[in-house]
Amino acid sequence: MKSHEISVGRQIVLFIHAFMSSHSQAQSPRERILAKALELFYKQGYTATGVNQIIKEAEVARASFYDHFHSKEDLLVAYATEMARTEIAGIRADVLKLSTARERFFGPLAVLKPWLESSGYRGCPFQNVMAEAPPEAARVWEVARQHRESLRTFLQELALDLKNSGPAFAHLVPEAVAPTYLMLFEGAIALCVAYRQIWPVDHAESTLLTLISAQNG
Amino acid sequence: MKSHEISVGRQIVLFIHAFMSSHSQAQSPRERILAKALELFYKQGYTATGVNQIIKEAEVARASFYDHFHSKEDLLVAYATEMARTEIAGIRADVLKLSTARERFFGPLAVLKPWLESSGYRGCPFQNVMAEAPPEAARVWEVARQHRESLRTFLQELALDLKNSGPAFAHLVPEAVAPTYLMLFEGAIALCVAYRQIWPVDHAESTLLTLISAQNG
DNA sequence: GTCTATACCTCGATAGAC
DNA sequence: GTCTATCGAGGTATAGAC
Repeated sequence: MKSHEISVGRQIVLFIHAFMSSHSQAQSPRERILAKALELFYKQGYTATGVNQIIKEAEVARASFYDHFHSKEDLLVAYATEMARTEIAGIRADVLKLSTARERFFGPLAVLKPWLESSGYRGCPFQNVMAEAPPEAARVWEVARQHRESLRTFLQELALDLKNSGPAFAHLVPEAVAPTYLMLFEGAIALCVAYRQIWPVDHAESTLLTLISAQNG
Repeated sequence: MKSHEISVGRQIVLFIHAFMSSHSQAQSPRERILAKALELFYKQGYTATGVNQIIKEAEVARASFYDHFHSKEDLLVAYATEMARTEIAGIRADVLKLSTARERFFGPLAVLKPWLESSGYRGCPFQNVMAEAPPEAARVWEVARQHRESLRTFLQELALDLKNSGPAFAHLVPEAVAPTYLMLFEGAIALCVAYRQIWPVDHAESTLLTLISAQNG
C-alpha cells in the first residue's frame, strides 16, 4: 500500500525535522559551533564571549571545538566570513523581490529598519568587530573590508538599475552614488545605535533622494 | 633684585612642569587612573583592558583604584564622560580658530583627518564603546547619546554661522543641515576605519557641499 | 567523535598589615 | 596612601581515557 508507505515516510521526515529543531543534532558540530558564534559574538561581543559558553550552548565537546577551530581567533575569522556571506545574500534576496527599480534602490534602507529594531539596535556586526578586533587579527579586517566592497558593489548595481529604469534618473553616475549611499548607510546605523531610534534611516533615505535628484542640476 | 626672583620662580615652575611630565606624580591618583583609562580603553577596548593593567601603568595602589572608582563600570562611565568633554572642547577650540565661516563649517571634517590618521584609524570612541558596553551599562549609553547631541548642536551652530555669513548660504536651514552633517560625519568615520583610508572624509565634505548648495533649488 | 581533568593565566574585587 | 595576599570565577588551550 503505497499511500501507507508515503505516510510513514512523511512521519519519519517530520520526526527527523523535529529532532533537528529541538536538539540541533542533524547539524554537524562545526555548524552548531558557527551558529552559536554568529549569535553570541554579535549579541555579547567577541571579547566578552568565552569559548566555554559556545562549547556548552552548542552542545559540542571541547576537543571537537579545537578540532574544527585551532583558536578563538580562527572562529572569529569564520564568524566574520559567514556573517558577511549571509548578510549580503539576505539583503540581495529581500531587495530583489521588490517590483520597481526605485523600490529596489531604497531597498537596503528599508531592509535595515526591521533588522535594527529586531536586533535591539546592536548595530553593524563589522563595525562592532572592528571596534574589538585585536591588532594582530589582520585577517578579520580583510574580511570586513571585502564585505564593505561587496555592499558598495551591490549599491552600485542598484544605482545602475535605477539609472536604466527611465529618463528621470538617466543622469545618475552609479560609481559616484555608491560610496555616498554606503556612507549614509553606515552613518544611519551608527546614529540609530547611539539614539536607539529609527529616524536616522528615514533621514538617510530623504538625503539620498535629494542627492540623486540634485545631480541633474 | 626682582628680575632674579622672577627668574628663580620661572625655573621652579619649569622644574615642576618637567617633573609632572616625566613622572606624572603631580597629577592626583584619580587623574592618573583616568588618563590611563582614556588611553587604554580607547586603544585596546574596554573588555580587553583589565583594571590590573591600569593600576600598574597608572602607578597607583589597588586600594586607591577602588577608593576612587567603586567598579570597573564606574571607571567606564567616567571614561566616556571625560572623553566627551575633551573631544567637544578640542573640536571647538580647533574650529573656532579658523577665520571664515565656510572654513569653520567644514572645520570638524578637517579636524577629523589628522585625528583618524594619528590614532591608527581606531575610530570613534563612542561607536566603539557602544559596540562593547554590556546591556546593563545604561549610564554609558546615556553619556554617548548626550555627546552626540552636543556634537549635533555644535554643527547646527556652525550651519547658522555659515547661513549668516552672506547671501550665498542664506537659504540654509541649520536644524535640517545638522543631522545630515552628523550622519555623514559618523559614516565617514566608519568607512575610514573599515578601509583604513582617509578618502571617506573628503567624500563626506564634497557630499555636504553638494547638499548645502542644492538647498536653494 | 565523546567525556573529564587539568594546566596556566588573568579577571574583578576584598582584606589586612604597614 | 602603600604593599602583599588571596578569593572565586572565568579565560584559553592541551592531554588522556573511552
